[in-house]
Amino acid sequence: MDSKPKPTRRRSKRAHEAILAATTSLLEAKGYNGLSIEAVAAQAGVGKQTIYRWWPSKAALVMEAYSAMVASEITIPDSGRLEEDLYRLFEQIFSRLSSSGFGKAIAGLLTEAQTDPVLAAEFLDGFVDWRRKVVRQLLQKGLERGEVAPEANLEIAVDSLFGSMWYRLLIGHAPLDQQFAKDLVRQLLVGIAPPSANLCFR
Amino acid sequence: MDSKPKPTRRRSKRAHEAILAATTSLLEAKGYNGLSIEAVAAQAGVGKQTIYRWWPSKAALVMEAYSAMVASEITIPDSGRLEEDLYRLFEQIFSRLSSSGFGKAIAGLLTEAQTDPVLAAEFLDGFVDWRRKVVRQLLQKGLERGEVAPEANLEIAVDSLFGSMWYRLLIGHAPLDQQFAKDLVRQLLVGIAPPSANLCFR
Amino acid sequence: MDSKPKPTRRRSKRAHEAILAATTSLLEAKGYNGLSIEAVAAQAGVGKQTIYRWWPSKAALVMEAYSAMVASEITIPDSGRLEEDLYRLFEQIFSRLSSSGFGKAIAGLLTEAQTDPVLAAEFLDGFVDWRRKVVRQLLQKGLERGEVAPEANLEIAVDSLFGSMWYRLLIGHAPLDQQFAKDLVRQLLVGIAPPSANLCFR
Amino acid sequence: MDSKPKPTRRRSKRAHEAILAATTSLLEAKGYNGLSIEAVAAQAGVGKQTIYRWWPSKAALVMEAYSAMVASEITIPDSGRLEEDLYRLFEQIFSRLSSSGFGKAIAGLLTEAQTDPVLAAEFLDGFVDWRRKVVRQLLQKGLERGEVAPEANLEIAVDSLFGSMWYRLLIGHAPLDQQFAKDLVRQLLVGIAPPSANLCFR
DNA sequence: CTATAAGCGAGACGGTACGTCCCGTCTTAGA
DNA sequence: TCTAAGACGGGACGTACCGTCTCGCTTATAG
Repeated sequence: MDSKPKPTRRRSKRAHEAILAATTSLLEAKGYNGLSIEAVAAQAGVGKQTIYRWWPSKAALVMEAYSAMVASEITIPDSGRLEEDLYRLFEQIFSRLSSSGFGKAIAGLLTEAQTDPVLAAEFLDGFVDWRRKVVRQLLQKGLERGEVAPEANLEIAVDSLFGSMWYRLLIGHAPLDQQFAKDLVRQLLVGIAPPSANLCFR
Repeated sequence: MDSKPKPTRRRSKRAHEAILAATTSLLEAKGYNGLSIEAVAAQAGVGKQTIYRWWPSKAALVMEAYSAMVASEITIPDSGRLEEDLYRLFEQIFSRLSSSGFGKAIAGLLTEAQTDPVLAAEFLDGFVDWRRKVVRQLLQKGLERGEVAPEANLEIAVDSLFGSMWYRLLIGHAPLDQQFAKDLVRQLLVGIAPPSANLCFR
Repeated sequence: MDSKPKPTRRRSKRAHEAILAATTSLLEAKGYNGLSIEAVAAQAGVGKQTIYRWWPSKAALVMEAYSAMVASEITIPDSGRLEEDLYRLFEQIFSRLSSSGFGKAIAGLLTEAQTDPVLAAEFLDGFVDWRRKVVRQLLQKGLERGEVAPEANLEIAVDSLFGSMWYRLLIGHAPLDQQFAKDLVRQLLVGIAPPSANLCFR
Repeated sequence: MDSKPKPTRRRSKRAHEAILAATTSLLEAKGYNGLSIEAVAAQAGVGKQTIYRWWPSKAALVMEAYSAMVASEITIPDSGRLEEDLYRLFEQIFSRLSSSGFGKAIAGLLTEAQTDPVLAAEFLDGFVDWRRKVVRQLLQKGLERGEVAPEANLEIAVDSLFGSMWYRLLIGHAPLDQQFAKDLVRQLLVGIAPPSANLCFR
């Protein structure tokens, strides 16, 4: 019992791709707020209606344009050592994020997510949750192996890693490079207090 | 050498305050993108030109409307113990940030800062740098007291603290409460690895 | 050789008519300077862009709103007698001009035509030339019939007739009625000097 | 017994003249509608209030700026021959009118007079009535001398002369030169019908 | 092997807000 | 007290886009 009434003509692949391409290109040129559906349609050589038919909002359009890039081709490392795994993972993530335009897209989506709960949910889903889950699992494995202290707060550990990442991405005061990935992970593990002090606290 | 042309009629305090008040009120109601100069002028009972005369952009207006709130009345703690100091500091900062509207304002400014370098600089100046400096100094004092390991990367420590904060503020997946302040600081100091592991690494 | 780009959605008759109607109505109420595109759009229930799309200026809008009224339904008389013909013609013209709003429209257009050569040309074309030509032809026929002296300056005759008309229309010191039409034409033909004097001059 | 209570400071002659000068200069550059009080004040190096203090409206300002030019130095001819007198008079008037800027000023005033009865009255008073009276008196003298037929309509004669003048001034289709003055007056006197026809009519 | 209905490009439509210009009123400091 | 300066609340300008709505044309199945 297929509910499709009569699928005579289907979505045009050409238009679909042209729209996404125009979106990324314009977003990089004008920024999120400077991006207009009108301009996307013009640049893609497409009627506005064709965009409105398939995407409910500018945010949805931008999300789709960048989600491919985000999800693509991250291999989850499994070396058996937590520090190594985390480092390898963030090394990959950082290199993808540094590609131009991404920060503008993310920040724009974040803005609208502040007032649009639906978008917020989709944003969480597409850009946040999946990666948090991956990291949480790596930490869990580390815990099982005894590389993580039982009293450690894993949620906060996840926040520290991704928080630092977003912070540098959005503020731009320092680069998201390999060195940062290495030091960030290391410091998360060992803390900044000297060993002696550590012993005292515990 | 003073280039002031002549001090004739001066800026109206009444208008100035009404504009900032309308800005915060509307921003909380409609969000950053939904905030229009036109509406601010109308709600403040002011001509649009009066806004454009004193603020170059919506972003500048929002920055001023919130900067007061941000800078105001944070006492820099000095208990002699690093963990205590950091906790007290972030406890204060978190409580201010949780006030409604702030997240929307920040996210909006962040969006525009992605394409406007002038705004980016002002944003850094008004919302980021001062607080980073305060934390860096606390850490420095801790280092001198022997509460911080000499090989610790203080910049990354600062990033971890503020990064986690912004992350929760913008994504909203978990609250910015006292408990978080306490746990975040504690974990920064001791890391998540168990003591034995720590010793091994060093 | 046709340069039409493509006949997609066409101009809306409803909007077109509503705009012209609002224009005349507002012009009569507020005068030419008091007429704003904004108000026309509002009264016509139309977006401003719809006006700007089809008319380049307020003047063009007013011209179109009144040109219909001007050109419409003037029958060119041909009684075989010059005085009769001129009288019949101006009787018709006067009755149309007396309709309210017309003077305001004309004077406003005249103002802008003083600085806008394009408008000046269109104004000449739409409001002046056609009628001058009609009168010139009547005079020409009169000349052929011997009702006009060969040495008469026909251009000045045309100026006298229309000049007097505009003068009364704009200054408003005396009415544009049938009696004026009759006396104006008569005096143009015979002059104001007594017959004896006339003979002397010639 | 001077009734002035305390003549501490009086109207500044410097400002007054600078304002009128700026008015003419700007009116010629931008036209009547393009003339703004703001620009006049700026160009005259004068506060806006100084203009509003002494003139109730833009129209009043323009009237004063041009009235001097209009009234000035017209000698009323009295040669004893009507045709000569009228020709001499209009020759003078035409030469003054041809000066640049005057047409713009007049047309602008005419526009506003269509909706502002007070201005209309002042306009009549300043630009129309005085000259009509002069012409009417010349015609009256001609009548007494027998140069004008008793049945002639003098009002219409005045309308024809001034009407033709305004018409050419505003429409600009033909020049206001000496030849026109001569031919216009001549044709007013003798009409355009041939002598034989004239005799028939009377 | 069509027919036919969806998708398509184009772009006009009723709107909202932009950032600017100027209005006429007001406040201020100085001459 | 008048002046130059210019800030004030306000109205309109002409432009950019919004999201919706017709237009004809194109095209890929379902009959």
